[in-house]
Amino acid sequence: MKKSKNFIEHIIDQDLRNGFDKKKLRFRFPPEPNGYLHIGHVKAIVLNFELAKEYSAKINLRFDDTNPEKEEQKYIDAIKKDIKWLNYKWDEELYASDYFDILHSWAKDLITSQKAYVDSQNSDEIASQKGTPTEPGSNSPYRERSVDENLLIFDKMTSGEYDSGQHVLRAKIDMSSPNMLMRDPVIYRVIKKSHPRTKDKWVVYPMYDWTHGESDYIEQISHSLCTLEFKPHRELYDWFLDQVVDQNKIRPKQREFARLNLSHTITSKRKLLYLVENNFVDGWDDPRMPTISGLRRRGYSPDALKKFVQKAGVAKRENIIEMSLLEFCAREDLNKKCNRLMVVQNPIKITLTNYSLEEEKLDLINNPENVNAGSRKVSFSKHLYIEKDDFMENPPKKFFRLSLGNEVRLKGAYIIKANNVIKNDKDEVVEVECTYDPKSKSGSGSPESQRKVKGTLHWISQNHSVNVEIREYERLFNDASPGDYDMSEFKNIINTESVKYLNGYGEKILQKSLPGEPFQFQRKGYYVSDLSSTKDKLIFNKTVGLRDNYKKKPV
RNA sequence: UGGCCUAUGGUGUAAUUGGCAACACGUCUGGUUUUGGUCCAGAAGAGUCUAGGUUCGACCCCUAGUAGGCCAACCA
Repeated sequence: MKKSKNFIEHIIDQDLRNGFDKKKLRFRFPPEPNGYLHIGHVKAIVLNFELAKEYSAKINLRFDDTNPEKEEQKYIDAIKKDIKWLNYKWDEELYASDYFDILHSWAKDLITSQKAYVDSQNSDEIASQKGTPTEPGSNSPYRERSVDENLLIFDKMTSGEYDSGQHVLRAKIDMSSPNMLMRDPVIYRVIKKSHPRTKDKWVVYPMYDWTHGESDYIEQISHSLCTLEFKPHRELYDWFLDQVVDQNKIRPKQREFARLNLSHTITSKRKLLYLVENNFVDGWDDPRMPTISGLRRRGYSPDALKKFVQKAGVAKRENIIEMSLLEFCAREDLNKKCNRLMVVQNPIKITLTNYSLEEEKLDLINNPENVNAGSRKVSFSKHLYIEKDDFMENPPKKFFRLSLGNEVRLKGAYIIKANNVIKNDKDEVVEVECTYDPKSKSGSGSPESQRKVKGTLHWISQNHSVNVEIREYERLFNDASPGDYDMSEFKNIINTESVKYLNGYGEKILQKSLPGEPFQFQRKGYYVSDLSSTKDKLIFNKTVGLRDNYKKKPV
């Protein structure tokens, strides 16, 4: 099955046809370690790492750590953990800060060639000369400062003689460029804060634009892929490259693709932080969060996530991908690898009036999709639970489940027939008395074991079950495009009831589950053992429900 | 009032680079099924933002509109 190529691959193929040496292809994933990775990053990660695989090229993990005000070691660690979890291996682990020396020396070359100058205005003054998208800016009074003076002040900036805000180094380009980024962009500023890696070695730090392209060049990245909002930066990227590039080396190419937007969720760091800080969620790895750690805790596998972003594709237009695609990918992945189990969440008692054994161990298939998954023993007895929804005293026409006088099969066990209901003083059914057909035992080989009845229900023996806590999640927002709301409005669309804690009665084998282990709870959905789950307190997060055609049919 | 980018079923992405619009999700039928799951078969749904132009032929090229996005951090 040949999948169609995306526009990035077309660009690379074109370059190859034009004589670019395939062995020189090189990619990079360049996160800033200032927060946790989310589903949007998964797209960038998969894009770059899969490209590297496809073209047998190298790929670097490069931390874009040019702003010590925001960056922390814990984010570096978390990012590495997430990428590893996705099962990707980078060739080299690098840091923009590895290049601070060369970047600094190149900046001095820029000064010497009169392509950079120290501006001694404050940021407001600089901003006021910047112009607007429709009006040109004006030159700084310091623009024609002498090379010697520039060098002197820049050296003093570097040695820490000035405070933050007193001077900046700017590239001398064009204050009337229609591209705002070309209007003498700042390339160095003073930040007196310890850097997670270089500690206190530097007090001047290079800006993103000055750093990124040059880092790509240093690493000989052939194709530098970033998201659409960096398109205007390309002109600057190229200008900076022009200042240092050696014709005999690879000149990196920046190309931009649309970021991934998922319906009903946000990826804005600020908004995500708001959710965390105001306890709308339980931390960055809350199963409702679109962070990789949240998705992981929710039970999405690396394969499901990869398949999802690959199906979503790569193009240049703004998009919002429907959550149903993610859910589809999760089900498809989980269907094949999950063992099935029975858990009754909202129980009603079943008593088999003609059943006399104390306990019977039945053999249940673990996964009909995988013969190698084998089977397990499940205890059966006179007193059972089934799902309250699975019994109706007065059922509608297309009700395939249990009702008075009707038969259903208990999964992997017997066919039972409901004969009588017992109600409480509120007139609610609390127990159903049934009889079972002893000859209908699953797998017994008897003709009755093959008997067809309309419904099959999951069940659990009352005295042979374990309690489990089940956490069900709904969307975090009451709008399909929460990203459209600004910070103040966005608070109003938060779904404050997006998590439900439920109790269930499950098979005892669940006590052996490991945190992170996925299961299908038969007829319910896919669930994963939570990180905090223990033998004494079993906790499962609902990843995604099974597809359910029943609800959609008219009653 | 500037520059740049984008526009294909409800959603996302394709279209051998100019040859009668395909795939996936979703939706709807039907079949199989000891999960109303899976699986299988099928259907509906766009004529490619609009108007011109080039061409034997345009989703693709050109022009002009329209709509949406991005750009005025000492953030990345």
